This record gives sequence, structure tokens and C-alpha cells, in this order.
Amino acid sequence: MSDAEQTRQKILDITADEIHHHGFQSTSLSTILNRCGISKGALYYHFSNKLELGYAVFEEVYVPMFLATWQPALSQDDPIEGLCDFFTNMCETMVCSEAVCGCPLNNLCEEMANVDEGFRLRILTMQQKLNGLIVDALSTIEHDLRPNLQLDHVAYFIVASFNGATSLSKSSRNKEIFQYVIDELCGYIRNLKK
Amino acid sequence: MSDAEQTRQKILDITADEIHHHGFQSTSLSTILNRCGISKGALYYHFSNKLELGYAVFEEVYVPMFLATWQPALSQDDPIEGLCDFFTNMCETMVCSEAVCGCPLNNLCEEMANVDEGFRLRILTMQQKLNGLIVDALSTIEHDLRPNLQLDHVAYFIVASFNGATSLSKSSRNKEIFQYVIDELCGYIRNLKK
DNA sequence: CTTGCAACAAACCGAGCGGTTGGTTATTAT
DNA sequence: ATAATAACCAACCGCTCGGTTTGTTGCAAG
Repeated sequence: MSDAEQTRQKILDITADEIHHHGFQSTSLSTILNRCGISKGALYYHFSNKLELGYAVFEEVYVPMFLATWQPALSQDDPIEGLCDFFTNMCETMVCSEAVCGCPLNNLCEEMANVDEGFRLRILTMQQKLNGLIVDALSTIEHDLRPNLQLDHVAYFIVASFNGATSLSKSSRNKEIFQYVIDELCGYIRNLKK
Repeated sequence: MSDAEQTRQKILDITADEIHHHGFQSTSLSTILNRCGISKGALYYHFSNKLELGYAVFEEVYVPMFLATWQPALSQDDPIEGLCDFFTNMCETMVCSEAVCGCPLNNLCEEMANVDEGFRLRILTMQQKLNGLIVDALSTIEHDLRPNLQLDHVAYFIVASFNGATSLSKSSRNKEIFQYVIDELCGYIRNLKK
């Protein structure tokens, strides 16, 4: 990787971390520059402005990270147990500091969907993609599921509950509540089967 | 009501609206002053700083509004149907602009829980109070519910799903997805019964 | 009548923000 | 050797923000 690509990647990684911790609007360019050890000229050589930097972080960091997180769970032979294992495992491995920061995608949705159309559309695309993945996974075992289920509604409900779980655990600063919600969510998911 | 109380209440109401639409940090004092038609001196006569104004809005506007919204649903003879009616009715009466703004409490939780301890504790208190209300309501019909339910977990799950529903509908800018999630949520709630 | 305080108004301040500008260095092509 | 370009630095700019200060008005008590 060339020096320039390294610099660019470093900016992306550090900015992704800053956005995850403080949100997009509260993320300061000077903080990024300090952490990267570069000057503002360097940043503006690689990105035309703060918004474009945010878009790049979303597309080049968050989206791949997001897919890499959910895909394995949904590719299992039994996506029901795949999801439950995924959620449960997340509860166990998660430390409190992570619980407090929440899901990057959900955070950006809450913060930026009403503020910037570019962010909104990118978030929407990612959400629809995730929903499609869940629907596809559930479709593969449709014969094991209760009849008359509307799989896309179910998928949205799963994601909504998961997002809500991260939201609730922010105020309590521990992962107990997260665990409670996830337990109930797993119960709901397993109840999808006949 | 005296002039001073009127001014104070006007500040609270308009600030509540601004926070609901733009979040606390992005809410500008000068916007509030313009909408109120007052000067900065007037505002700082009634509130010592922006943070205290935010706290006052939370306690004097959001908390009462919040309780007034949820209480009736939970005071029904059958809180299960009370909640379902409450959710369904919210879907029907809600216009898209409201759907986009989300729940004030959840918004503040997402934005401020990690930023300011004063907000975090106030939000936490309100969430625990709501959870207690739901648990109490469900307890009154415990004999009709499935055995071995952990009512506090159930209550958190209901709130989490509801919050997640508002979050999801922000990116799509319509209430369709909200409705899907609420439908599934009502299914889950009704399934709590034997 | 005037003194005093409640209830504001208006101008101002420093800090931090995103963004721009004019250079500087290192590498590569000719 | 020289010209050009990629990659970066440091200083600066205008703007908006929350907050402060000083000044004004109206009413009410003595």
C-alpha cells in the first residue's frame, strides 16, 4: 500500500472510530488530525469536505463491517439458530464500553437521517439490504416456519428490536438490559418455527 | 398566569419543539429567541444556561407528556389490548412528519446519554418508571398470561421494539415500516396470553 | 415621589468550528 | 538537470455558538 493510501486509510479508520464514539456532527476535524498526526491540508487532499469524509467512512468502513458482522449468522443452515447464536454471543463478548456506543448504523440513522439526505439514502440502502438478507435467510427454511408469516415484516421487527436493545442500554451504562431484550428477541425468533 | 410565567412556559414549549426536531446539541439559542420573540437576556433570566434549560424541558414538558401518552393505555382493564390499541392508533393518527421526528425520549437517549450525565440519569429514571408501569399493568392480568414470563424483560422488549420502530422509520421517511414493526409487536404482545 | 427589584433588551466576547490559501517536500518523468 | 505532480504542512479566515455584561423598562411598596 502506498503512503497516500495508508494515510487515507488511517483517516478513514480513525474517523470511523470518532464517529462511533461521538456521532458525526460532534466529531471534530482537529481531533481526527491530532490522532492521525497529520495536518488539515493532508485531510483535504484526500477528502473534499467533512461530509464526503463521512460518506467515505460509511461506505468503506461501516458497510463492509456491517455485512461481515451479520452475514455469517444468516448463512447458517438454520438461520434461526444462527441469529440467536449471533445475538447471544454478542451479549457475552460485548464489554460495557461497546454497549454504550451502540450500533454505528443505528447511531447514524438517529443522528443524520433527518439532517442530511446523502446520509439518509445510504442508511436506507444498507437497512434494506440487511432486511433482504434476513428475508432471504428465513426463506430458505420457510417450510419449517409458521404459515402466513410476512417475512419482511418479521425482518424489520428483528432489526428494530435489536436497535432498540442498543438504545436502551445506553442510558443504563451496562449490558444487563441489552441481554434481557436479546433473550426475549431470541424467544420471538425461535417462535417463528412451527 | 403572570407575564414571567408565560414567558418561561413559552421558552419551554418552543425549546421542546426545537429539541424534538433537531436534537439538543443542534438546537440553537438564537433560534429559540427568534421564535419566542425575546432577547437573550430574557432567556438567561429564567434559565442559568442551555443545559439547565434542557433539563427543565425534559422534566416539565417531556416527562408529563410521556406519562400522559402511555398511562391511559396501561390503565385499561386489559393492558394487552390497551397497548395494542395504543400502538395501532398511533400508527393511524401519525403523520409522516411526526414519524420522522421519533420519540423525544428515545432521541435524547441516543444523543445525550453518552454526552451528559445529567441527561443520562433523567432518561434512565424515566425509562425505569415506564418499565415499572408496564410491569405493573401486566401483573394485574398475570393469571391470563403464559407462565414463567419475566415481566420486566418483556416490558423492556416492548419498549425496545417500539423505539426501534421509530428509528427505522426515520431513514425511509414514511410510516410503512413503523406499521410493519408495530403489527409484529402487537402479535408478540397478544402472544403473551395463554 | 422615589426607591428597588422583577423582567427583560441589546451589544459584545472568546472559543471552536469547517474550510481556504499559499507554500514545502519528495518522488517521478523527461 | 529540470520540470511536474503527488502528498502534505501551517497559518489564517469567516462564521456561529453559548455565555456575559451593561443598560432599560414597568410596576409595586414605602
